[in-house]
Amino acid sequence: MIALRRVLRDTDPREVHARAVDGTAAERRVRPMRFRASRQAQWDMEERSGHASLATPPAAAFEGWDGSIAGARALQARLSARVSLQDDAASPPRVIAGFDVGFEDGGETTRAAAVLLDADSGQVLHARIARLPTSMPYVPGLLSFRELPALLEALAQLPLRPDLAFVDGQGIAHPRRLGIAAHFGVVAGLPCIGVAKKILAGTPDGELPDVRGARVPLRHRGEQVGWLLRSKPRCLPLVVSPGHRVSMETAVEMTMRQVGRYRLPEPTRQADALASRRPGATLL
DNA sequence: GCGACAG
DNA sequence: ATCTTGTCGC
Repeated sequence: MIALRRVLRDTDPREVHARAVDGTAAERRVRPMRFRASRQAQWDMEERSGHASLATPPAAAFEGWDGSIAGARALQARLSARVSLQDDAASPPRVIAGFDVGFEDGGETTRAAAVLLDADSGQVLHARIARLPTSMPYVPGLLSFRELPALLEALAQLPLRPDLAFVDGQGIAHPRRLGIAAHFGVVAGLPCIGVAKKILAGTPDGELPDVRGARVPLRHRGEQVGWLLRSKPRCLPLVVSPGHRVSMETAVEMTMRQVGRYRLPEPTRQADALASRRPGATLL
């Protein structure tokens, strides 16, 4: 944490971001960022108290991380070895969960939503929201370092653990096979599936028919890392990939099974509504 | 070196 | 992700 904090403090955040993303070409087309103020406020707070306090993520999630961008990537490579693609979930799962993250105060606060539903009826059983000060900028490929702490906090607030969790983002369909859903699954020890709206890494293996339920493998460096799933006709396909303790096949099956009349499966749709404060949310 | 890049 | 109005299609 210290190293990254120094890097961010001693350099213009926009430069750090550009360098982290691709190192060269992007250095010239720096993108606007709005978390400079929030970072500054946090540093001030941390320096007064002498430690990172709330910004410190659960130890197990980032154990061994030196706080650097390179260190984050190295940790992902290490943790990805712990991902299991063996179907482990209670079959059929009775209680499933949806997780998503949103931001407040122009990005200063990270808000995570966790929703528990009955796998069969789709009935919302419980819903919780957790808030933590934002501690990381968004860096493609390192999303979990920004959103995982809040997600784990929301999970901790649930009255019971789900048999299967759906997380907004990639599972193993990631450059180092550790998208936020896989990171979350490994750290929490939960069967988990990643449901993203866009591809991060990989290429669709063929054309995707515009028919509900149609799917095509997503492959990266010669291996299948997930699927492109047409959850609804005339809608952009979802990017589904196993996160942890779920097989490639089960990942799509379970996801499609939870899709109702909307594009997103019910668990993530509910979590999305809560996290982004959109109507249609059920708070219990 | 260039372009792509979850939320 | 977030900032925002209208608009096309089922």
